[in-house]
Amino acid sequence: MPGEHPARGRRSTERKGDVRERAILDTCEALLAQKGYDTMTVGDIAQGPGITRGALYFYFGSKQEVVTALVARTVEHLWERSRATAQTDEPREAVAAAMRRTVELWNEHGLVMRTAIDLSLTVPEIGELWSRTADLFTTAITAVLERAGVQPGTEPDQASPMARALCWMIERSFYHASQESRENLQKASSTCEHIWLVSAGLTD
Amino acid sequence: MPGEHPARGRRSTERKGDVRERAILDTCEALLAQKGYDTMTVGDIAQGPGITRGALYFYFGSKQEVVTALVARTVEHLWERSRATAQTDEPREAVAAAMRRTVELWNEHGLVMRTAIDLSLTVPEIGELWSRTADLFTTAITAVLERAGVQPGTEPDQASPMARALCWMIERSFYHASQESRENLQKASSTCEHIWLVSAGLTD
DNA sequence: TATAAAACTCGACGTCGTGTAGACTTTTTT
DNA sequence: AAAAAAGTCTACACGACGTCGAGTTTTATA
Repeated sequence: MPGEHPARGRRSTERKGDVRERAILDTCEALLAQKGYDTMTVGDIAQGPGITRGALYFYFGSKQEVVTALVARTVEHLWERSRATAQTDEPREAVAAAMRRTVELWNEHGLVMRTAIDLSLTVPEIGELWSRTADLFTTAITAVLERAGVQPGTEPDQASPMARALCWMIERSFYHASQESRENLQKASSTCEHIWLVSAGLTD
Repeated sequence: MPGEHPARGRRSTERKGDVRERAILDTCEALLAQKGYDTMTVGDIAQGPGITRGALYFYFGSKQEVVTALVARTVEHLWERSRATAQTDEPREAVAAAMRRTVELWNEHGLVMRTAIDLSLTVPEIGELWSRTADLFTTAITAVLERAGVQPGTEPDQASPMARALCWMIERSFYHASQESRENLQKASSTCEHIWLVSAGLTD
């Protein structure tokens, strides 16, 4: 995988390969939408940037590596966005804000997120990436629950495990809804938000 | 797929093929545990009953058909078990009973259920099977919620959508926990039960 | 019980997708 | 200007899938 650090300190002109690599990833994303992971062939991926299979193997060692890089690229974006989110003190508002952000994320990157989830089992690298992402969400939810008065701890009715379950609920609900329509995603979001609030004891 | 109706009315002695077919499915299940779906080859599956690949194709048209049949066999078992469950009137007890039953199901058939979920996207037949199963669970949860006083309806904070979200929460929590250990499955169950109760307004 | 039909099995074949090898061309560095 | 690195290609070998047609065994039937 060449180009590990694309532009460390605005160094050196952009290699031809850098733009190719990006083009490969873009094509991969497009194909994922059209044909799905297993139907899609590395020949297809190579056709995007207009190179041959052989040339593609210069950039990535395998089909799995290509999609792993794509997931990594997307997930990095998610993390960045998570860090850049302002923290609010009012739990009710924090929940609403988190759900808004999550809807945006799924609207933008639903496809890649779904394939990440699908391949988590078979491609360990992707599993690791996604598991880390889920942990991020879970700790965020935990924090909100605790600030809302839920007992901290690891017993089944305390914050950590509840947050984990809520995280899975959101993941799965959004996974399905984002396959259908933006409206359904919005509805699923409202439902999840409601359950989250109730679980936090924030029902009025 | 021969043997559509294994023994309609206790008719005719058992064909040699019937036992083979079962042996194939059993082998498939075992291999699924050892190597996983995509690593496993149809040659491997054929080795179980001690036949060749060619012979296997007499029974099933493809690798996908084999695993689809396996999922069908398992899912049928689930449905049967669901029908045979006594209905209780007390919501709190109904929830507890449902969770107990679900834990048993996942302890017994976790492997096949997980692969069913994994292949839902790529194998439409399996997707259909699992979607029907999820619907069964969802309507059951809906019924309990309504009996507990949750507003019936399809608005985000009413019974149907909430049940769907809870169903996904349970599916995903159990999917992960059943990969780890029986203890974790039990813990996940307790957490899900708690959230379900709170969502139903059954917190004391 | 003889024989026709069906159920079942096999090995060989064609196809497709993957990943590798080595020679060749272009770009960058010195 | 020449060496080194970066990028590209065609051809090949391998493995897995699914098909075919010819055989063998089992079951039904007369």
